[in-house]
Amino acid sequence: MKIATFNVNSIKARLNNLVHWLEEAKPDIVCLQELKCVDEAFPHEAIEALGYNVAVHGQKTYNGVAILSKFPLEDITKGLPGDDSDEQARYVEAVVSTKDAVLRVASIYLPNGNPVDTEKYPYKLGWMDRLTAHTKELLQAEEMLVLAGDYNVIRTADDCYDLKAWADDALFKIETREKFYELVNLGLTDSFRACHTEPNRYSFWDYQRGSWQKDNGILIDHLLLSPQAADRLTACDIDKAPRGREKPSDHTPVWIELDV
DNA sequence: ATGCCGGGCGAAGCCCGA
Repeated sequence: MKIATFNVNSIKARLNNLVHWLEEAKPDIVCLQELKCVDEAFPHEAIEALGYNVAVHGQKTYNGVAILSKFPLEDITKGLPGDDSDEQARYVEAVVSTKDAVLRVASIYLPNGNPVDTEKYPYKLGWMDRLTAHTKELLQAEEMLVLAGDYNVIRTADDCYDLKAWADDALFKIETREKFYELVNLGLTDSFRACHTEPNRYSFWDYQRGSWQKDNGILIDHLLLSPQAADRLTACDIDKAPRGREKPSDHTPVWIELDV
């Protein structure tokens, strides 16, 4: 089973690019972020025509996440538990059932947090605390769990082209990375690092400054696995093709293969 | 090099992303 995460930076602007990639990569499950549309505006017809069931948690203009699945989706949770006043659509979770397996999947759009001297940074850190608390609950079920998305976290210096450019950024600040390690240290497996040791593999390149052409990227899209899912992990990689095409997102998909 | 793209909103510039 192939599971991917892709921050599309507007599902409306990215529909052709996304459909092209779905047809060629044929993922079974896809976690999307930054839809930038309300539920009613999601292009259900185009996606369902490719054989996907859809769970959407949208929002006007900003954020918005979805899960696409070739298998049925059940028990859909919209929004990250832990703060009823949080209106940002950054989390959707669902149970995927195949004929001989059940796994829980979440699509995550973790807050960016910049500028760090505004309320945006504590919101990010608080959101990460809520994600850790919720994950702790989910892990008690001892089931296959995949937490996939745009974490807006550069885990180590290996994951960025120029540390100087990011040292004090909300994506790399030590407080951010500590929260990320706290989450992973619940017992999750970081898929990409479980399969690769080489540095300078990226999932995001800024639209500006010729970042794509110069390969000035960062790796911030991650798939974290419960032990039960990690036991089935056979591959993880980054698919750079969509980033090089017409009207690309600034992110490109990262995918895993699970022996399920 | 904290705004050089690109998207949304809405009809022009401004907010936002990472």
